[in-house]
Amino acid sequence: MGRGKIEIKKIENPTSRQVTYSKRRLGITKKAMELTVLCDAKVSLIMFSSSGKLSDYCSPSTEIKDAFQRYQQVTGFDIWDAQYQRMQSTLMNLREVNHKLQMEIRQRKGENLEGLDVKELRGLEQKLEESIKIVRERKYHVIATQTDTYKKKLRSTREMYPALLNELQEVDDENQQRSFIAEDLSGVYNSAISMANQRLAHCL
Amino acid sequence: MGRGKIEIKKIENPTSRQVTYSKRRLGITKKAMELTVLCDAKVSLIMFSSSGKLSDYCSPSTEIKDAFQRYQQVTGFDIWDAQYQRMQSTLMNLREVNHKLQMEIRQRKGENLEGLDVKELRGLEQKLEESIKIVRERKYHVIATQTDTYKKKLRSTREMYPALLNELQEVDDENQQRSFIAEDLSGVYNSAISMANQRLAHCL
DNA sequence: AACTATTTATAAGA
DNA sequence: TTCTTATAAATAGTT
Repeated sequence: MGRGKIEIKKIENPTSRQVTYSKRRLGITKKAMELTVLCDAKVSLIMFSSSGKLSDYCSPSTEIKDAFQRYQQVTGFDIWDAQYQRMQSTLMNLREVNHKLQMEIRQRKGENLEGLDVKELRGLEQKLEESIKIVRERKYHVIATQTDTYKKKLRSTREMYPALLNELQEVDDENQQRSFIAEDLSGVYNSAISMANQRLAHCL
Repeated sequence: MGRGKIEIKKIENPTSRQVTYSKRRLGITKKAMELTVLCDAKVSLIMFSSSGKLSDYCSPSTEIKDAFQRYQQVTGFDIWDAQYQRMQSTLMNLREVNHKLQMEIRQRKGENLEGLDVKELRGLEQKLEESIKIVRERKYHVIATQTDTYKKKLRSTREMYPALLNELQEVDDENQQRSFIAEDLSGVYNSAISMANQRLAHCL
């Protein structure tokens, strides 16, 4: 944005670099202030020019500022500088976020429901219903996967012990002779599998 | 710079404020990067939205610590003293707690279920069921209380308009004459109440 | 520092 | 969130 377009790469001429730094430093600081005011945000901006000169901007939070000044008068410890303030605001924001998270969890646990009206309660109920649905679906999925894995393992194990299977088949053939002729063969097969499972369980 | 000029003061509408924050956050970050590259500067930019969300930018190779050291050289403020370290550990603790809370919420929302086995999923499901039970009970309680309040209000209103009630009673008496003799009197009474409610609704 | 021609950012609307 | 576009704002090059 200027008389000509510039490439974003280091300005080699030290003088122009310094001039550009001055201009843009003001520009970005203005942006930071606008962001603070417009969006009620907390902004901390620290810049060092290539010659090592420091500039900074911090959103004011007057309430704390006063407390800090009082603290400084008593202790002589200068806490009102960009860095400390930045940490303070980080801390406060974290505490606030923490508090909000706590509240949300408590509501989701049903611990802090006094302030809510019927509509809000219904909303919360629905959110919980959605969550529980997701959890259930996941549970069923995990169960299905486990069952599948188990089946596969059994199948391969079965293939590794043909002799044992044969033996079992014979045992089952005897059983079959005792049962009704009309009985479906698949029943026999399943029953053989079942017994094989039980026997193999001891081997594994 | 936009379709219209805006005054630099807090945007009251939370949605527009959020939108503006998003856009300007990107804008200022871009500016910070350009300043870094063009002028070979070190820039540290930290922003908190009004909802407490953190975003930051740091010139490459400018670790925060490095920025702190430069800062110290300029200001003479020893940021690695006990005071600072105490704050640091508080910060880290808060971040950790925050993270755990986030995780718990995400699980309760059903968002982060990959690592859980069937037993844990069942546990989570049960916790959610308990919560939903509490929320439902609270909802029914609020509904009951509201209904009760409403009834009381109606009763007192009814007492304040005996004339109107009488009139309604007469109308209903006519209705009664058209209905079967065997009809329960309470039905007539309820119907009178119902009509009274409707009429009184206009008066309130 | 000032001045402007231009580029860039972004407000509003979709 | 992302895109579009008219317009405001920032700033590169110049004085």
